[in-house]
Amino acid sequence: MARISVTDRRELLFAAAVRVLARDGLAALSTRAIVAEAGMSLASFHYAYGSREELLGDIVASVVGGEREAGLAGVLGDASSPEDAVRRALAAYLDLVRTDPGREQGMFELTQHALRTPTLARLATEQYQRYHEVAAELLDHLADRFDRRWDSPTADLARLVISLTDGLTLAWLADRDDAAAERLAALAADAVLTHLEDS
Amino acid sequence: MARISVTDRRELLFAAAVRVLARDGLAALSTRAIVAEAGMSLASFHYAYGSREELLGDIVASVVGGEREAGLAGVLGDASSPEDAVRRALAAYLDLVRTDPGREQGMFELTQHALRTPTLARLATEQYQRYHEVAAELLDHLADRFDRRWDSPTADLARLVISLTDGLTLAWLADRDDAAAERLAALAADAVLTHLEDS
DNA sequence: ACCGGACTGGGACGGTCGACCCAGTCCGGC
DNA sequence: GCCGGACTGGGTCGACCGTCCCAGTCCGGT
Repeated sequence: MARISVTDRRELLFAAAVRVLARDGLAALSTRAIVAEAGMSLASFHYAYGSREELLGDIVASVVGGEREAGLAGVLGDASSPEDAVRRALAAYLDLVRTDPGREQGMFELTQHALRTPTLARLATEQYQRYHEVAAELLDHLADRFDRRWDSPTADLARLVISLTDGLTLAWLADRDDAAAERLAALAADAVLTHLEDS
Repeated sequence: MARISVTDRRELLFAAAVRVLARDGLAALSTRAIVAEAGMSLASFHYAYGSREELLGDIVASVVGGEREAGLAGVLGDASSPEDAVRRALAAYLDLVRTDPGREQGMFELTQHALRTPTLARLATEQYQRYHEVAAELLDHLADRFDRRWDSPTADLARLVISLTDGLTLAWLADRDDAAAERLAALAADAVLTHLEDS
């Protein structure tokens, strides 16, 4: 019998849940499936987590916390121009979706579920707030670094960026058309870059 | 006891299911919830439908069939320019989402579910194909009517349009920010109209 | 008028779900 | 060394799920 602290167990269950969510979807994300993935007994679940919903909340919150966009920062480091940066960022995002489709799909399922669940609805709203914040910061940073400016509030452009990435993801998840997705990523980059002016 | 033919019963169950899906979400779309909404007994369900999944398939297929975009055609009739038409169409779509948010959210949930279900995955793909077709036809029609042309294949631009509407919907569903959604709709229209040239 | 097939409703079956209880086992601090 | 609290696993509960069965009811065609 492996004795694990509540803290560690929560992390193990959290990680197991994320794996199950990505692999099998939200509908299959039962407490039993999670503990099986984590190699624990069912009782351990409710010892570490008060309820299944609490864990789902943790997953949504982890997005809000910001572990997700870590990868994008690196892409922008070695960009030679803001045009290059935006194009690279969108291409990198597309790669991320293609590398782990289940993960993105799982996040969509989870967000939709959260929006239907009164207890979790606030978290879903915060999740999108966070998305928009991150995108806005990115745009601001870009303009700053290359001494350019955006012709619209970055808050609005950020919303455009997130809409484009969400839409890109949904379309690719539905038809898995790589070539079309790449062309769309290019169009999306253009759509954003239209609003970039000289300073 | 009301005696109803199988055909009529399927339609009644279908309509009831769509209502439940919009109001309570996919997770609550059980056979019992459907027959309760339709005012039938549980056995009637499996008399009309072989399985719950068959009904879900019907709902997705109805989108493919094209009942959804009927409203958009009217909007374009009295447009004075393609710019006007695109802006109106996106505004009308946003209104549609705001009028019946549950409906759009239900469709997202259903599409995600279909993508996870081998039997239904093909339908979800066809659903997006249909979206893209409708958008492409719309763009073609617009260019034709006003004697203009698009600087990129309408198939690609259609994908951009659908991505923008999907993204717009998801963002509004998450934060219900009307003003931001309207600004985004305007940005989205610009993004598409950038590719419109004189002929 | 009646009969066979279309249709109905109630009830039941096996399964999965989230949650929980409890008797036991381990280990750190005294 | 021993004891109390942290931790474990197995079993169980009630609810809900999709599906099915079956005895009954109605109606159109003959």
